Amino acid sequence: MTSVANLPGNAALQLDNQLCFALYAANHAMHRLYRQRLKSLGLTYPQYLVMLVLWEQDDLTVSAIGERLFLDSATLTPLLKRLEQAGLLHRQRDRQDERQVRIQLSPAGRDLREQARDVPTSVRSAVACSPAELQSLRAQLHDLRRQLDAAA
Amino acid sequence: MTSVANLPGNAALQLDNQLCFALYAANHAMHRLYRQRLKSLGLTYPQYLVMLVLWEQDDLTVSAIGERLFLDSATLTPLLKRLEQAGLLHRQRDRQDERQVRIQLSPAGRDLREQARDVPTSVRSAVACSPAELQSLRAQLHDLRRQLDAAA
DNA sequence: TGCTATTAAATAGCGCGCTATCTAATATGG
DNA sequence: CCATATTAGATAGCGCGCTATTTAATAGCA
Repeated sequence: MTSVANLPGNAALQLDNQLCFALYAANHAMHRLYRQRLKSLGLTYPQYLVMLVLWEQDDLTVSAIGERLFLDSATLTPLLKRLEQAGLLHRQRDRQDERQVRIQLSPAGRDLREQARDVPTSVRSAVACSPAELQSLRAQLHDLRRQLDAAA
Repeated sequence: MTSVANLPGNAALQLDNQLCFALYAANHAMHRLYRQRLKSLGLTYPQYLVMLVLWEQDDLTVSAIGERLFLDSATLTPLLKRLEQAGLLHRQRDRQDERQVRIQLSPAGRDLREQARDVPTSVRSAVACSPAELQSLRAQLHDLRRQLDAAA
């Protein structure tokens, strides 16, 4: 009964006790499921998130999209170029302030919204949770994110 | 009051209604905070997760680590090579079954555990939640992951 | 035994997300 | 007006996670 290691302080580093790992694993599982469902739309998961932003509000700058998704231009610029390449949007410098690039959906980009509509529904149906539970979880994750961001 | 678009089905694609985005954003915020806290240990976040696995049980095969973390060899092989390069572990073919590679912590790898002990504590202190709330959230995420994996 | 199937790990190539740095445009202050 | 600072976006390089493929070893079976 001596104080051999492997007992005290162990729990703190146990993988299955870690919120961070539960979050990591759940996020990756979600990412994988969305990847499947999005394949037919020709979108990756982060590209889909950008499209969600633009379907809500078009004609945003790169940094406005970044603020919404917590991403910066180093991530978004190449991603947006690929979406432009795919014909889903246009990128053009703002006339008033040439530092900014405005992102505008193309007709094809707008039309894709119809096909995307089924995606979250399909994912939700894979999860046997009540809407109330899902909303509660979403709210908890939102709070968690805010606290983590505040600490960073 | 015609059935113009932009009303029905809109909520389904609203970014802030999406569990997937709450998960995505919370995970990235967690990742960012861990990145900070792990910098002094010379570990990335996924490398830290691998070390957690090995601190719990040493001398695992690549695929055993993968099962624990839901990752495959394409991800793990280069990551493990970097950890080997950093002097934290050894990789060697199993004598009995040469297809397998066994991963063993080096003394430095074992020692790093002491420094790592503070990391989750430090992160937890950034989150003003009761232990019970955290445990509940962790359990919900665990269930969510299981359901998403089952659907894939 | 020898042929095939299966398995474990490694590799190539791509997209994402980061840090650090650079370029170009606008803002500011003398 | 000009020099400097700030801002928006782009670029380079790295690590992770994926799919698809390859290599090598073992298992299974005629």
